[in-house]
Amino acid sequence: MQKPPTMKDVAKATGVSVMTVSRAFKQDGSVSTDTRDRIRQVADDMGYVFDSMAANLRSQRSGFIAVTVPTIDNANFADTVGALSARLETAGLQVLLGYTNYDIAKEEQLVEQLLRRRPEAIVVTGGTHTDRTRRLLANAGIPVVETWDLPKTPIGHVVGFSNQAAMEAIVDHLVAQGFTRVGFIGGDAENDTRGADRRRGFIAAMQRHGLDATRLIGGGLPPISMQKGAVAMGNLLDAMPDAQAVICVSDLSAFGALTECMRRGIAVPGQMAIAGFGAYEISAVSVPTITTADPFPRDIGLRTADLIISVLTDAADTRPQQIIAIAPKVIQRQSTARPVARQ
Amino acid sequence: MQKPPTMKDVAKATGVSVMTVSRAFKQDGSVSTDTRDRIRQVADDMGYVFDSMAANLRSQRSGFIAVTVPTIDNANFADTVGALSARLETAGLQVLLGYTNYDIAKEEQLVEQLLRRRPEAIVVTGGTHTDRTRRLLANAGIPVVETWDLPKTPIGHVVGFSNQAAMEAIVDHLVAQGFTRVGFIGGDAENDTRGADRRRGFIAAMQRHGLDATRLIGGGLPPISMQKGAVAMGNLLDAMPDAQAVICVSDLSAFGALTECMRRGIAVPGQMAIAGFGAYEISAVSVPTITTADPFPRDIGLRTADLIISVLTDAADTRPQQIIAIAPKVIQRQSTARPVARQ
DNA sequence: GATAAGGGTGGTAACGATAACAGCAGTGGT
DNA sequence: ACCACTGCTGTTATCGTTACCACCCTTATC
Repeated sequence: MQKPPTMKDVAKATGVSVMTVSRAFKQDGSVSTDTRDRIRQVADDMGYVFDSMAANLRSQRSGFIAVTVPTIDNANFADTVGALSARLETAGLQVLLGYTNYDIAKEEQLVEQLLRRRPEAIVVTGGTHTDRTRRLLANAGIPVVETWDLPKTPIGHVVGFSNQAAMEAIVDHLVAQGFTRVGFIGGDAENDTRGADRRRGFIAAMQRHGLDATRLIGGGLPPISMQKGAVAMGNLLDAMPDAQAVICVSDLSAFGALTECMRRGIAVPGQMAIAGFGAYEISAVSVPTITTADPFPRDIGLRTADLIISVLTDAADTRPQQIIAIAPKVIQRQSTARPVARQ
Repeated sequence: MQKPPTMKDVAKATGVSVMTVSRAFKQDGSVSTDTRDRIRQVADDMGYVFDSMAANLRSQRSGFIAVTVPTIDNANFADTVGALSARLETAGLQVLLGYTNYDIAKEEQLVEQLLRRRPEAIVVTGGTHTDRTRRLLANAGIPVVETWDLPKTPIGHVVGFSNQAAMEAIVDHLVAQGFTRVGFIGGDAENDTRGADRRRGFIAAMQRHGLDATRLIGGGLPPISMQKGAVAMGNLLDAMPDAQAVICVSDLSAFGALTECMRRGIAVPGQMAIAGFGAYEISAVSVPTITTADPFPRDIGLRTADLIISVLTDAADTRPQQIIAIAPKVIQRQSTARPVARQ
């Protein structure tokens, strides 16, 4: 078992210079079609595999885009990452993924580690970071994109939406439907900054409508699963039996809440209204379908990719920062239908 | 804006050699604690970021583990990837992820691209590949792990289970419950090789029990979503009104099927039994809960990571291939309860 | 007092590719 | 006949780090 062949070996075997072999392996290379085909044939026979590491070092281009997400075990983030990866692939860029586990300290460590790989741009989820993370990102010398949020003081580019505003829109919808005693099920921790923003949106909107904004139920640490949603709904029903409606931090917990109502024989809609967040597939399929807000996760991924490609390729594009605001859309479904008059 | 600092700059600023700086950035490095701290301090102040690309090239170790999955938009694969990444991280290894989109031709292209990054091992989902993919993997000179399957002729290591056997176990359970007219909802395409294996398992087990194995309903191209499951269930109910039970290729389609029954007023269980596959959260939370088989996706990830770490670190571990078989477990739930006597 | 052992440090030469430039034909315009 | 230009190929010098070896100095050992 000898060492794997290099360009040098391929060059020797083909009778050309290393430089010509190099050119045969890039698309733009000015090599005669004849020579290129011959080189690739020989290379393939030898089992030669191009070494990106060496190419990256010399050319100072890694082809990597670093991306951090809280977790991949969440359909929303998975959608964003999936769309982002697919679109970036068309530009020959490869996603380098890291998980923060909803922890900004972990994020700092992760960002530091990812930057060592010399990505050409970096995408982070959320707009809340440690000071050191902000400094690392700002000084990295590459485009930075914050997503899934609309930070007050962005580090660089932004592709996101206001979690608070989106939640306020859901509250407005419920109030318009005639509900006044509305609860909120969300995560306890401040770790999940987007979840905390949504809770703030709930409180702000309720107060704006002059309604009681204290029906808050904690669902535990993120991610807030279906199971946790069911448990939280049980707690809400026990503690606040007068509630007419409940908004959940995500569709997953909303569905869990719905199942708890089904088990207790509480009609949804009718006796209880439920709304979620995120436009997960479950909310469109469940019986009843669940009212939600769609933040268009795939669009976030696609537009982030487009932004990166544009910034990296258009030398002319020197705009220091772009703020791309996505407008989440409230999708009104069966679970928040106006209750038949009762009591 | 000048070029970012290198070790050379840090060395100059600290008054030591580049070699010493290099040692200060690795854990084993034999440097006095004093010098190390000083170097790291200076480096941090200068905004120096270690360059892995150069280190990788020189040391011929990338720290990458290449992984291919059909898609990340699937909780099962996301679980495996999440667990795999987390465990590998403890060994300083980073996952490099690619998506095949359930297409073995895309997989070939992806494997070729990933190998250029010089990963230290490669993990692929499934045991069905193109000839060229097999050759590329076999000649890569690194450990290869096939997962989520139990291939007849493995390329290297395997951490997986038999999709066919797992499905047979579900059929056995339904038959034991007294069902004889059982349908199967799965994907049409052979692209999803695991789905096809499950269908084969269904047919084999039904025939073994001397039962009719022709109640097959196509659910379209993978991934087979909740929505597709609902549509397929509608088709099954229309075309085969005598069916007593249905097994779906995944819990997602099973839940979709359940919702279709709810909409049509068909009692589950009672008038119809439904089973899924994959132990997704939905099947534990829905009302009724759905019978499924758990292939332990997180375990697949963890054991794959352990296998890789062991093979890469133990020079003594020269076992050419290890076959780690996971035994999926049938989880009996409400949706396949024995029907009350009727008709 | 000589020798060995080992912690700490420095010098040099790669790792495998590409940037940059040079060169050398052949072609076309004037 | 001259020049400019295009198309293809080769030479040289790196990219930023680490492997490898050499070396110094201190301390332990006989």
